[in-house]
Amino acid sequence: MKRLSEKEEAIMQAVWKLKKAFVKEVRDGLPNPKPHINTVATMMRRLADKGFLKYEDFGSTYRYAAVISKMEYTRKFVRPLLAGLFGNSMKNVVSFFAEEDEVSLDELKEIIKMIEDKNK
Amino acid sequence: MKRLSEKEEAIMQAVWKLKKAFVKEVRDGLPNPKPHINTVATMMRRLADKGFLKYEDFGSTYRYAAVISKMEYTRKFVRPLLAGLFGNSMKNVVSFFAEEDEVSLDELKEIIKMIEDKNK
DNA sequence: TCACAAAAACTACAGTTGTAGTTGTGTAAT
DNA sequence: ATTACACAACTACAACTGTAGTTTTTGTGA
Repeated sequence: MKRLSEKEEAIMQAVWKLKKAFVKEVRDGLPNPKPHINTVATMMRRLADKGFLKYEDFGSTYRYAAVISKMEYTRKFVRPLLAGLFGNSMKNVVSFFAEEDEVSLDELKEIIKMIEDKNK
Repeated sequence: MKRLSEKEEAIMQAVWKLKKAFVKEVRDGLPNPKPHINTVATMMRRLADKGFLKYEDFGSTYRYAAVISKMEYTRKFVRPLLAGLFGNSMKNVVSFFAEEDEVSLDELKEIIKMIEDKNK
């Protein structure tokens, strides 16, 4: 299992959102310009071969679902990516996005409060 | 310009660290098992073709440097990746890593202080 | 200046990714 | 039953990625 490409990731995004999904539904959930339906089918089959998706028989067709959750994927593949980029420090990651104004101070404070509450 | 693959990213990491680097130096900076020197050379040439690296003549050889900084790369490619994964909210990203204990409360507080100081 | 080493340049190739046409098959509608 | 549709299955293929061998160039030391 390795990192997903951009297109693969887009497909996984759609599956994660739908929880259980047919190829057509996944394609509908993709951003424009949407690829050919067979393209989506092929990529989903390959994602299944690679262990990212599983499927169940559903009458004459398959219904797919993710094997790995979005959070697991993030832990396994996105976290190391960030770690590599930010010298293995998640603190640096957060600082970066905070300094870039992607997260406001108020939001950071909310997060702190949220975690403190949870730890009570 | 599109997202880097894992191996490409490893090479860019090495270049970012070295600022200016010869192929051999980049290879030395790569984690084990190190690829063949020609492999590194090929990938660096391709990265140059794709606009990620530039090079200057340096006697009989080339010295490479990144065209795009690590921060720019992060902004352009990693941010959208995270946004996609976390419903376009960087706050969710930070919460996630905070809840996963990748960033401590103290560190979050440090970050807040750091930004407040900067804004003075 | 000649041999040698180092590096670039060129070449090759298998595996992966993104794309979609073609063929086969079950299902529903007439 | 026959046809039409939807979808899976199969097939093909170009571009890209990862890998490294071979050939050529060039600077350097004997």
